[in-house]
Amino acid sequence: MEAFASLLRSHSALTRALNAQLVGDHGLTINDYEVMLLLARAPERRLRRVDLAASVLLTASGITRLLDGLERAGYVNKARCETDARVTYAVLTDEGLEKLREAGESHVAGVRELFESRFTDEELQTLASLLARLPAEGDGAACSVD
Amino acid sequence: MEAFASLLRSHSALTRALNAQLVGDHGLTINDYEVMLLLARAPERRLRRVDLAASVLLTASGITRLLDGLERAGYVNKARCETDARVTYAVLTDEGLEKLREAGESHVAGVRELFESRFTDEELQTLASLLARLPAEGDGAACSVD
DNA sequence: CTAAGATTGTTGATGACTCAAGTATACCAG
DNA sequence: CTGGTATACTTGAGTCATCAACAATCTTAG
Repeated sequence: MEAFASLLRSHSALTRALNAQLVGDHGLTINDYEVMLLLARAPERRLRRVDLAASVLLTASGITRLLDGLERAGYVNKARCETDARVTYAVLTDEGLEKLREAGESHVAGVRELFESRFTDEELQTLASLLARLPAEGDGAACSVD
Repeated sequence: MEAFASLLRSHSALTRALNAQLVGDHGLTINDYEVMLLLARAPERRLRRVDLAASVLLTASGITRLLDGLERAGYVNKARCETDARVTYAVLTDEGLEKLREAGESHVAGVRELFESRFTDEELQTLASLLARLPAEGDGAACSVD
């Protein structure tokens, strides 16, 4: 129970700080950042909204709105899928990739400072492996994109 | 970096599930619950809004709004402080205490199921002590109520 | 081909928080 | 007592996410 409370508190404090930094310096939320990161790593820099939603742990409509913002900013574009007219891809633009690199630097620095620097490598591994055991999201919808 | 990502994901999944359960079954958010719990444990079942805010990691205005809701539901009351007219106490009502007990059961069960059951006691301790090292909230404003 | 059902995505209403600004009170120096 | 500053709290406006309802498309079965 203590551990759970710690998780709650530490997460809040951490994301609050990092989010504030990201928003302040680059106008991106943590989720914006994560989405752009996923897109950058995806083949052809594009993903379906559904897959994005599952990865970032947002609902479908959350993703729609998030991508609305990124589109307006010019960081992503829509693209139709040729084989399935229901799906709309989100594609990271060059501008978006640029932005991601820019924001990435300070974000990573922030994570290091607020998070990683407080632990040894070994502890980080322990933490990662323990946390990995937690539920990924209700069901096992983890057959993602690779 | 992996560890950090794990923290993000696991927290989201976890609080989402628990919050949904709490809201669904009892109409309370996790923060509502935490606030009521703090009040229940406080001397005379009352606390200043400021202290509440610090404990739950919300802003002052967040607390105002949260308490608005709890007041409307009849779970807390306001009380003036006799020695300092600026402060308004939040006091847990009997009804609130009752509600807390009720909600507590299923919430604790949920935490056990989704969180604690996945670890050994030792791991929980490890986790708690590691997480405790993370920033508590920007500064060390931890001189609370006791 | 048509009807039923599942999947993808969007939209409207709502809720929970934040920040910035404002009010009221307290405390401290002169 | 007066003025300045800090503290406690509230309010207005905006953001980010949710859910529920909906439209469009795909799939499967008769």
